[in-house]
Amino acid sequence: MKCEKYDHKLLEKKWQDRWEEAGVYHAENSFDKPKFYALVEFPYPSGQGLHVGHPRPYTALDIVARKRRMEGYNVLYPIGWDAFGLPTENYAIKNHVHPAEVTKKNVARFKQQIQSLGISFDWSREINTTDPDYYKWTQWIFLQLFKHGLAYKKEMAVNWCTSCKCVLANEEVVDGVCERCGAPVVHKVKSQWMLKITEYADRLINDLDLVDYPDRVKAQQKNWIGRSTGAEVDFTATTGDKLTIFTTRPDTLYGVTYMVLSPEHALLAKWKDRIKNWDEVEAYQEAAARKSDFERTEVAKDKTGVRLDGVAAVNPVNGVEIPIFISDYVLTTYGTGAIMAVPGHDTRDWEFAKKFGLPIIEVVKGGDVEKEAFTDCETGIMVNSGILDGLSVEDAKVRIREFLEEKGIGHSKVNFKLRDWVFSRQRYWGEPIPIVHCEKCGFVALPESELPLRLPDVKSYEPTDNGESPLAHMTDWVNTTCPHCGGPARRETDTMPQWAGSSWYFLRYMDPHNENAIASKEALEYWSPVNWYNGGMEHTTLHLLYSRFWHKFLYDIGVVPTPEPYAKRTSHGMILGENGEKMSKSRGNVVNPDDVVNEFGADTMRLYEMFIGDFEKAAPWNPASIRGCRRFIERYWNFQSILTDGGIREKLETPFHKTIKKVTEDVENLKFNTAIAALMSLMNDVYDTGSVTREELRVFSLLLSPFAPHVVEEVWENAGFGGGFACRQQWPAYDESKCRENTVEIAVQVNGKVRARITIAADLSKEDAIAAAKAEERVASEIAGKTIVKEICVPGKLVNIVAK
RNA sequence: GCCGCUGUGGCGGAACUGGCAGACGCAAGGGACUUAAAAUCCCUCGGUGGCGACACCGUACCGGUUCGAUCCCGGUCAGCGGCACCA
Repeated sequence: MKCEKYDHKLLEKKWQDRWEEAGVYHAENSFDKPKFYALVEFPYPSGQGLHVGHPRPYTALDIVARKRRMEGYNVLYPIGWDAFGLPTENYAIKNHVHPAEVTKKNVARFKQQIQSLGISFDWSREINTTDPDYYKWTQWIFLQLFKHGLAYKKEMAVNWCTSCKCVLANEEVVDGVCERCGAPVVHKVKSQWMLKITEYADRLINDLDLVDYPDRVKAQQKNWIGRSTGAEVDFTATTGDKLTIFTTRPDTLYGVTYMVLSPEHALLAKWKDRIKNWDEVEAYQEAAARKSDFERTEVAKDKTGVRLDGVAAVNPVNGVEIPIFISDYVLTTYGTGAIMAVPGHDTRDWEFAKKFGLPIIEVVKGGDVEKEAFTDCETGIMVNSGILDGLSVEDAKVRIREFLEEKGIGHSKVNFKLRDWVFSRQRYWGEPIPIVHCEKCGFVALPESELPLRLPDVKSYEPTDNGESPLAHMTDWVNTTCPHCGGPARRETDTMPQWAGSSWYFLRYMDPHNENAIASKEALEYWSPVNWYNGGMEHTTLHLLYSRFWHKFLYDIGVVPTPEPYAKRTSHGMILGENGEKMSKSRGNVVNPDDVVNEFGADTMRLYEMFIGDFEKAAPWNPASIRGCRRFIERYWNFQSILTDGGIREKLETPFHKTIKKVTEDVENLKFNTAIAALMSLMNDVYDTGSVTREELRVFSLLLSPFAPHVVEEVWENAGFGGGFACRQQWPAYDESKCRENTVEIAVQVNGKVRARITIAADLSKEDAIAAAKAEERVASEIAGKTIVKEICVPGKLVNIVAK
């Protein structure tokens, strides 16, 4: 066997071309084989090009996908471009190019970079969210939401990014600033399209039981949705008005000593004439309105408020009259915007009561309510609580609910922190919202036959200061006729947020060229759900939640066959810079994957990113370690120079079977680093013998193939193993009985300390193992003259003799 | 404050279900080959003591359970991520 030097550039290009020519990674369109759908989050094609972070998840699921093909599955492993979005638009504005041009250029670069890594994506199914043939269906889904009353337009206070000049969803505001650009976010009252994700809040929590997601992801989604179970209770104001509050602690109703309304509460205006200190109230309202979200949360949690002079409330359970305050610690957007205050058993109420000198009544025994609020629900016993006295908190909750319902003054209620999804953006580079506004008919859906509603060509993409979309200037486009009455109407000029196209893209891959539906029924039935979806933790409460919502809606209207889109979700850790910090231009620690591929090759790059550490944890980039992976590949290449005929040699049988088992299992558990370590160990074992047989090389090649596919193909071809591409061969099987050695070295402990190591037959009985251990000279001397208290034997591991 | 996670050599990281801590790789040191360098190959590589086979210590810290704890339990400290006046 001739053995030329390993030339990664030549060889990788050669095999990438051959794979693509043969279409080996195209999913089959027949629906008879078992299927496997592997998915990674499709990238936003930014101007910066690929980042070394991108290949980590791509390679990981590539390994899984390649292994599945070798196991006989029809595999769908697709890729596309999430290409609408602000950076592209901003670049277009600055450089006076059309965003579509920018996108085209960026996509070409990304595609070339990804292809140079040899990821087995099915390029015949590539999609692009900015393609009208694609966003036709994004618009179509929006229309279905609209027709089912889940999309509505509403005048409301929204998050407004002062730099992007655009509204943001709650999910896009982080610490009071814009998630994307870091500029301050202020409140602006605007008319916005909203999606009723809150209607699905309960199911979005409950159905987490149906899917295999990491606990941290489930916890984070539950946290974000924020379900809390309690009751609504009607208090009465001295004006005669009903004043409804929400509480999770109806058991503490007897401990209420005052009430608090949010400064924006609707009843305040009604009571204007009755409130003697109206000036003070109004001043507080204005001050609260001026505060940004940031100030309202970040600025001292010191409680402020104003007591209403002239209006009070009556506690419905005991008829006691109590004062009413307004304070901005009560949020208008949650519950009813009003609370009953129980300072004895709520920390915030306690602080407020202390500050304003309000009475504190203990109704749950167990703490010292003069020192701090006692909020424990597990141990307390009810006191000073009329009908509830003597009950546990848990029982009191049940009893009080019965009581409230009997009297007709309250009922059980579940509240959520989740808000409806603000769905419009005042920017150009997004999907147009297919709605017109008619003076006579109101908001009217465009007929489906008119989809896609294309983005018109505009001269300027600049966002406007008055908060209108750049599309608003396009009078020819904006002015249209009402599809319903034929009268004059205006098109919606806001566009959809970036999350729209990505909320359903995984469905389009199943049948990407279908002109009559988002995908055919057969394709949806066959490929749903996605078997394994990997993505970043940062999308847990954004993309992941949004797409689950859309999918549930599509399920409800009979479009998709499963209630959940993704059967299994995993999440990769970030690749950090050499200094352990996040890679960024400003820190100057960015590594370009092209440089690594050029110098070491795609196979080395892939192997290194998988070997770098625990896949689910962040890991710092280390250029020195890349060499080790390159060495491993070269040593594999050099097998060709020590190749001999023959099957797997007897002494290597166990190592081989063990490694097959290890790699097979580790890939399923995302333990790529230990799978590679096992292959390295096996290679060391083979090298120790000074040669490698054809069968050994064949099996080793198959195991390595998903990790380093290019070099394996070349070796496979050189060795003449036949059967076509190595990546389409059958995955090797292991024999459980051959995974164990005949003899094992076990540790012998005396009183828990290792005193000797002995080699015994693997199937030796416990009694014989202990006898063999005691026969060992070192052990015998150690226990001589002592009484043996206990003898423990863990087969294959150790013997421990306890002696006094 | 609440929820979730992490803490192991010089470094990245291994360790089944409670059973020999440090697999695999990197770096480092020594040696072989070489005119030399690179590459490659061999050896050493947690700490302390000892010429030495060996002994003692060691998985953030303190304590517990156990024949035996990186792993289980209680407490403390440090760091990371998410939520945050959500009644």
